[in-house]
Amino acid sequence: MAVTIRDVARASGVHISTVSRTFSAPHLVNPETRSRVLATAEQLGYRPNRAARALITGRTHNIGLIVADIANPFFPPLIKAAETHARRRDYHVFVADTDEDPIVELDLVQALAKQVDGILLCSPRMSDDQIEQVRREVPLVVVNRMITGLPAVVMDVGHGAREAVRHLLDLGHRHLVYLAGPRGSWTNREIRRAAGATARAAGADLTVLGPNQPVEETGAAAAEAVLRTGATAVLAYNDLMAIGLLQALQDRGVDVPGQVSVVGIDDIAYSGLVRPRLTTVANPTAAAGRTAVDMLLQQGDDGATGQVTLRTDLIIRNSTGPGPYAPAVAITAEVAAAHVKE
Amino acid sequence: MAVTIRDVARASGVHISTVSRTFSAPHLVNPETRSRVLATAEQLGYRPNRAARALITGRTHNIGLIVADIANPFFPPLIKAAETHARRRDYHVFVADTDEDPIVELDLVQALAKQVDGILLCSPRMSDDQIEQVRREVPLVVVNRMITGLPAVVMDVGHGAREAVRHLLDLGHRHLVYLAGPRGSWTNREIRRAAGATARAAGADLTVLGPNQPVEETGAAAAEAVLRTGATAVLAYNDLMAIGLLQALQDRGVDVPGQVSVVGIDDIAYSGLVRPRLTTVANPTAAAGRTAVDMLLQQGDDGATGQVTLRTDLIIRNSTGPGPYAPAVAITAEVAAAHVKE
DNA sequence: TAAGCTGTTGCAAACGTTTGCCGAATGGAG
DNA sequence: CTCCATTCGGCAAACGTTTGCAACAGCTTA
Repeated sequence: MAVTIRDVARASGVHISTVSRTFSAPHLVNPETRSRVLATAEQLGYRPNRAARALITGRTHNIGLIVADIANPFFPPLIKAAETHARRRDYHVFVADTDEDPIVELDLVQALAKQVDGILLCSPRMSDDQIEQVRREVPLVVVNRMITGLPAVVMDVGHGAREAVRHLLDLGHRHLVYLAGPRGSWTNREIRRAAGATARAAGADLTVLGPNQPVEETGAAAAEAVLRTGATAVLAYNDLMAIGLLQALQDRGVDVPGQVSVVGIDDIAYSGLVRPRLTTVANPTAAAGRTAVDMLLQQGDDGATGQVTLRTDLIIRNSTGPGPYAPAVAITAEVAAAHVKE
Repeated sequence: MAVTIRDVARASGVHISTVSRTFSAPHLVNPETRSRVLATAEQLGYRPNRAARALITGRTHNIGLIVADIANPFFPPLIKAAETHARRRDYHVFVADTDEDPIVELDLVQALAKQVDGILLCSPRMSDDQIEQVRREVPLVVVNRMITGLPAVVMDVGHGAREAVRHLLDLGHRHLVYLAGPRGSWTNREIRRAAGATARAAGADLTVLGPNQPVEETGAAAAEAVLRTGATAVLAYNDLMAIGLLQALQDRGVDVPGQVSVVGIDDIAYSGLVRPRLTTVANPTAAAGRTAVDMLLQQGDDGATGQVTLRTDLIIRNSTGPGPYAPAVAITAEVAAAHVKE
């Protein structure tokens, strides 16, 4: 049915190898012949069969993109950026969703391995060992997790968490809660460590609640527990949980940020739409997607295994306010600054 | 490098065709032989090369999923459902984003055509003619657009729009605005027609504002124009625009739903998170994704070109309230019902 | 004028599978 | 004991490409 290289060869009176070269090594064919071949190819509607090409060259011009949950608003901007960037480099992208399940994740990587030139593993939940192992089957770039010896692009969540905690301390909060993310998440460990260290250094308390699935519902469900700790400020693993918490607190008549301050992480599209607008740590997800694609495609050339860390920024909106130990002067300035940003 | 069927054959002392049959036609090989082959395959870590298989069978076991904008929260649930469903049927999914550009869309379909067994075209912006044309190159299922003779799955937005308008009329609104979506959108035409007819039948006014890009910003930007019309209720093309409008109105000190009622369409994850919670028409996007995959995969068997319409439901939350012509009794009941749903 | 280069093309093997065909072995029926 | 049917496995062609090698023509160089 489909028109092949052979049809083009016959129609333009040359050997199939000449047609092949017209597309994959144009400088090796006489300009005159080339244009003739191109013309008939165009006319016949010929398109090279990538599968056949892959079979012999070993390069599929496909990449795999594996994420924990496509519907988690953190990922779509990353997927979009990666796909667009890959396509610009003539690569197509398989997208797959593991539903936060490490077993599915492993299956998926292995199923995809033969069909792609490399895989972008986003926020993987597998063990380091498993990742090391699949790495031998297919080139990998890990996103949002740092494993020694493996190419990775991560957001500097440690920095973000420190900034967030410092912001809360500056506002006069002395008892904080970290509403933790899922077990097995590198990001979660980083945040926890950074937040804990920063709070401790300032002589403040930090209570960790979790682990939790990183969705709105668990944030809402944690409201009760948060209140019981007596803390006046909460840092959540991500915006989804922060938003869930925010609303559950309001439903209980707790004023945010009057009685409790809430900070999220990610700056998903909707964190600016809830009321109060959410103070959060912005993650450059689109840049991460592009960078990861670049790293993956370069990996073929040399064996370089760089690890790139992307800057994060605290965005102060309206879900954070003065705490019980607020130094009157400093606070008003701080709050004013926050309102300006809005 | 990679372990092939030949390695397995050698290691288990059979011909490659026997190995092949062990995987693709198990009933043709002696159980004893089969288990021996499976054992060595397992041990060697053999995985069939899908590209090679595709070359000879003509079936790639891949499908393409083309959407206008991955980052538009309407799509991720659809993508997720389609991917999961496809994988359960042993298919992998290419996802691509056209950025609402019909030219990119056409390119993409043609580039993907050879690599997939079929394509899901979601909310396409191409002309009917172009779609008809590519249809001859690759099996297609169109989502969110109805084209005669083409397999399609659409949401019954007409029904949703009618329900929404009736809800507003029941509440006592007599002057409505339809905040329109993008040019070239089939959905947009359907809503507009249904809403217009329903309003007219009840002797109410419906002013159309648009077309607009289907994003939050245009919703916000339309606030001024909406107020100028003097309308007391707005139906928006989608939740994104409705939310943008909602917030812009509140920023201007307009009470929602006290002064103006707002209804969205789609029921994206965040429409329940804004305050007031958004009354909206729920679209079964996940079901649409699954159905579309099923239709695509069945298409190979027969040439059936069904067109499936999925039910939509009005979800009454808190962004709609009594209008100027509200019959006192009916309203209180209605509003009470709305609050219960919350 | 012979030798050697350069540019262009054809030839054929190879990539990893599937599958129609054929032959060998087995076993039951007559 | 022969015949036939059935089951199993091997052989080889085919899928649509790429690519090393060789052939040839037309030059240049000595």
